[in-house]
Amino acid sequence: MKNQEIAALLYEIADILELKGVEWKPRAYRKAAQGIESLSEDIADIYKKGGVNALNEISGVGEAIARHVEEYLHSGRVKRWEEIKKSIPRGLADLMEVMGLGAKRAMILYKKLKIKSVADLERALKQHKIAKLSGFGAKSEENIAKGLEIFKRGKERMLLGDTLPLAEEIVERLKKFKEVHKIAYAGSLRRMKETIGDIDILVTTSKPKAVMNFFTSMQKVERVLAKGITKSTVLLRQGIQADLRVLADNEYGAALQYFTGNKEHNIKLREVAIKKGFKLSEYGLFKGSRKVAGRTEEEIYKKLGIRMMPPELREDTGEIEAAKAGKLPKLVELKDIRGDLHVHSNYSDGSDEIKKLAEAAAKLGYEYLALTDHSKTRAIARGLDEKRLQQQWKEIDALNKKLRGIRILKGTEVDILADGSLDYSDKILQKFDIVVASIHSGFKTAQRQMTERVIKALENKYVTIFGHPTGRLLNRRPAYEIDIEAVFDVAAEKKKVLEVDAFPDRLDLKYTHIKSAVEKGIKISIDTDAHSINHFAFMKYGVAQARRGWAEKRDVINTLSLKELLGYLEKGQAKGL
DNA sequence: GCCGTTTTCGGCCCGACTGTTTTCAGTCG
Repeated sequence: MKNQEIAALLYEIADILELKGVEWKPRAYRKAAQGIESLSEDIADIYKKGGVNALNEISGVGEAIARHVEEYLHSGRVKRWEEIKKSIPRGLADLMEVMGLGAKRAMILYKKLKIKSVADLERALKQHKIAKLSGFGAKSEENIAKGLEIFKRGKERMLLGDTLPLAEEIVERLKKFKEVHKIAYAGSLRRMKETIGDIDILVTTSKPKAVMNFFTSMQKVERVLAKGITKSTVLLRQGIQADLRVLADNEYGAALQYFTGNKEHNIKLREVAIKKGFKLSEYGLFKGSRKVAGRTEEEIYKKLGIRMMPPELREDTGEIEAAKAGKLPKLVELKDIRGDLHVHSNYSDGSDEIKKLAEAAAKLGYEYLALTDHSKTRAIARGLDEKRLQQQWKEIDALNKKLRGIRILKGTEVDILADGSLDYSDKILQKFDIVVASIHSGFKTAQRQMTERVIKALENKYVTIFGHPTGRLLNRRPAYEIDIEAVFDVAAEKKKVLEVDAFPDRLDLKYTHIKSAVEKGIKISIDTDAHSINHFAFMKYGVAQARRGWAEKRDVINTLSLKELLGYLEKGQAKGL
């Protein structure tokens, strides 16, 4: 899939144009990059189907960029972009990534000191050349040095699953202050994005100084980057920044709104405000100089004539238009989940016994739990051969007789082999209640072959769920090459369920894909892929991604009661027969 | 370069902070 590749190029062009002092175009290029980035369909397929006109339809992409993208898809290069890139030394764009340096000052460094890479910058800093430049000073030099240190440490974003518990702990500790009145985390964390750049916490308090002192002296703090009465920034030992902002009561809602929506959502909302004769900022909604809303998020959205939507939707993917039209989805919630359909026991690579897993699931209020241990080829994960399957089924039957309130379903996570066949024969597959089919090998297979492989697997009538459909591991491994829309079409036709794997380093499908699948009427199953009872807690991350993908309760099969689910499974499979 | 229930031309989100300046440009979120 070339989407990410093209988006990255557009961002790069935007940076270069900005360095050159070109006005407005950087913004246009970035908007186009965002539009392409958030596509769920392969841009090459879009072009194949609709040509340059279809490219033009992509949000932020106009005539010129559409033609450039066309050129890129044909030849792998764009003449105009290469000219732009050549106009400035490679590596100069990296400088803007260093905190404290933007386009203007990076250009001054280049012109005055011939700095054209991060390495050059480091050298100049050591020789204290920067402080001597006009417009700079000792303080600037120090800040750039700090920025460089953070840059070198790597700008990888942290997983939602690591960040959320951290933020919740900080919020809990601050809550213990009786002078803290309202408190919440905002930002991408509140939107439950799969990875998080930094933690934003908002408070209202009568004792800002004491709260700030507490915040900046927590044990987790490695370094204080800024400390003021309204805002402090710290670097946590985990390598992520956390901001604390102190707000007045009547601006808390406005700030929460402002710091929650992504940039595009906020810009669009401000445009709505302007059209209605208001001005919206993080301090409130204003008519002239009079504040008309700000205490709560609800009143701001209401005054703008827009239904308030859950934070997970605030990504400017159509939620503002839907809210205006009163057509917001009623999103699935964690409490709707009645069971988990992808769980490993110590029969394969899980660490807990079936009984322990079942009891833990019952404690969560689940009605069912599908044991889906690995199939025989996954030797490294102690995949089950036919003999050990018989043994496991016997144990499940016995437990089902004994346990109250929870039903253990016989399942498998069967490997999709290189040729698209499955790792068990149909004779065995038909005995399972649930068959999750997944790819665990041959990640480098070419797109066409991979797509055919998966489609062949989904055409097997005994397959219920396609597990972690893109195979990505966040921060570690990209998704494999696959024509996901073609797979969706087959899933829709064959009534196959797509998994939303809630394991924090997977979160696969990702939200844009979920949205596209749900629009096609495909059902999803939100599963934890648990390998121990502790992993059941990951369900909330999967639900969050489903919500980000506009999924409603009726789109998710594990919101069904046990009875409904069994009925659904029978019907679903009967259709394939 | 993009876009249009104000516009096919003329706009393009808003405010704070910082450091360097003598009134503000650059950067950030």
